Amino acid sequence: MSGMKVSEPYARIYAVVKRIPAGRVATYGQVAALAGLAGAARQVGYALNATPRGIRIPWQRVVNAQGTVSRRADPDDEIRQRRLLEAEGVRFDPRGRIPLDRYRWKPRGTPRAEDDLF
DNA sequence: GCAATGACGCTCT
DNA sequence: CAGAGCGCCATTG
Repeated sequence: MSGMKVSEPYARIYAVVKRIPAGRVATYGQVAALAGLAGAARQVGYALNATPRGIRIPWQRVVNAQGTVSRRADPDDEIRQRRLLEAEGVRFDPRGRIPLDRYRWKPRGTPRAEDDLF
């Protein structure tokens, strides 16, 4: 076993990301809130970047609030993330954006904005 | 323990 | 609608 112990906040973040179904995406802020760390969106990205080797989580399903793949030090990772998502059926528009209205993950129990219209 | 870092978000221009 | 600026907060050196 690795001697690296994951901090509680990170463990909760990983737990939330693991729940995101294939073909859906969640924003950093959304994951933070669901992990009980509202306002700590940056830490989500930081945590994913520091994901220990060995544990596999669908990190590609986390995007920014604009529905785009966040800029990364290594541009190759941006391409890799986009391809993984497209392989799951997530469509990008011509400007490289994912329509969050359509692909955002809505956890069971979360009130939908559309329902307020009825 | 303080200062810098970072796969972010919201607001104002 | 795109870009710039400031705020946030856990982890690291």
